[in-house]
Amino acid sequence: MRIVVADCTVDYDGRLTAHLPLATRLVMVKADGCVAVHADGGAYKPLNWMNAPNYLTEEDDRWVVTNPKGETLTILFHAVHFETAMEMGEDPGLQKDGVEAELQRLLSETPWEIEPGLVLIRREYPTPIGPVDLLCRDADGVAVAVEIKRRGEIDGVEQLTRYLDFLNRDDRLGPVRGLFVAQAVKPQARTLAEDRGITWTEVDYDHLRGIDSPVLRLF
Amino acid sequence: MRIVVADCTVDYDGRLTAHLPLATRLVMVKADGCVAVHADGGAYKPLNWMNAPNYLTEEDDRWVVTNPKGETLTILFHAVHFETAMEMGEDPGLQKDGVEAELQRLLSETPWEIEPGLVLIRREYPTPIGPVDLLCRDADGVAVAVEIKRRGEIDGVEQLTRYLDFLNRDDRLGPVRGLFVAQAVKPQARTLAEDRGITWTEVDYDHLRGIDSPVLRLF
DNA sequence: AGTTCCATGTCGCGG
DNA sequence: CCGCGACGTGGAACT
Repeated sequence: MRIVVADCTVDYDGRLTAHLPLATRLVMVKADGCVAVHADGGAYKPLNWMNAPNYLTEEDDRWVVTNPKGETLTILFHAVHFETAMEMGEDPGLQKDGVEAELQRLLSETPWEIEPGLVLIRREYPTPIGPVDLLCRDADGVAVAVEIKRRGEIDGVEQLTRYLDFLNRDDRLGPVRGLFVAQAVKPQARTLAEDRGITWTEVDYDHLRGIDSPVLRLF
Repeated sequence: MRIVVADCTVDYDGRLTAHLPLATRLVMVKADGCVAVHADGGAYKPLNWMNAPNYLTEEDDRWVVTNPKGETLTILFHAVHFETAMEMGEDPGLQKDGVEAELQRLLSETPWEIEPGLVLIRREYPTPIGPVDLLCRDADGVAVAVEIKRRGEIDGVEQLTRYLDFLNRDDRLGPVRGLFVAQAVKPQARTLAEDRGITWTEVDYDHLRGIDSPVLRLF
């Protein structure tokens, strides 16, 4: 990794055109070739960047970074205050837990937590426009398409609506109703769901994790 | 800004739980207090971060960053290879050009470039669920709701559909048809639009900018 | 390679 | 502060 702190101007020309007036900034070049220009504030996102793969050409006081799509990032150095480079080696990478996939796994194992009497038919039930998270049958024997989101927003309701259009076109399953599940369902999503006859429910992630805990699994 | 290069492990506990095994990384602390942990690769995004506002507590070999939402980022330093700090001052900020707002402005001034004979009634025409980009009237006097996107994808068609539902509920405008405009309309979006009787068109941004140029404005 | 969908999305604007 | 939509979204998974 290479670090340069310098007074510079920066121009990006690609999907849009952007310009940074002269100021002191940090320029970071990583081993994979990606370049990022950071100001001393404004969250972790750089002001400007160019992801790998790209080509970096260095002239006296000017770097030009070009990528295969023809986008360019031009850094004009007026004064370099500090510069260093170091080897850092490979990174073993980030271990994550608690994302949507986990929520889907938990609910597929305890569908009754979504709605009493609900029974799983299949997880990731395929349709021509993508898989439905859970396909279930309710206490009355009616097929239920379940869409699971961490946050329940309007997009998720639209997605479920498209699935239901398809599922109700062929009659192998009989009529299919929709059930929208999230840790929190936004007011707009609630309204849209209700308007379309889609049921919505909120579930508690920590509660589900408790049910799934190794202690309870002993029984 | 403060830069530390060190062998460290990192744990994030918040919206999810994440762990970084021991490796050499760069830790950046900006003037606004935000903290970012970078590996030497993997694009501009840090492996872990904590945005401002937050509190940083430093013990011997451990930093704990806490934010008001109760999320924590814990960095355990095993060996510090390099450390520095510098003043960079305020950044004048990024000047952008070429985004959706600009496209909307250009098209509102030249609606005939969308479709011959099209005349603007109002920009940002209000509906209960948000403003329609452009409300126009076509050569036959029929009202046209125009949705403008930089990239024409399925979401935009859904959005326009919702507007049309509302506009066609009250009959002050008479029947309203939809027109979906983007620099490029994806195949799926085309299909969905056509299926719903919505016209779609692609426009060339550079061409529109040419029309809008100061030279032509002299006439 | 093209497409879809998730994300600790982030960011900015308006109510 | 929340809601909502754009973003140079980026990135991964899957076809």
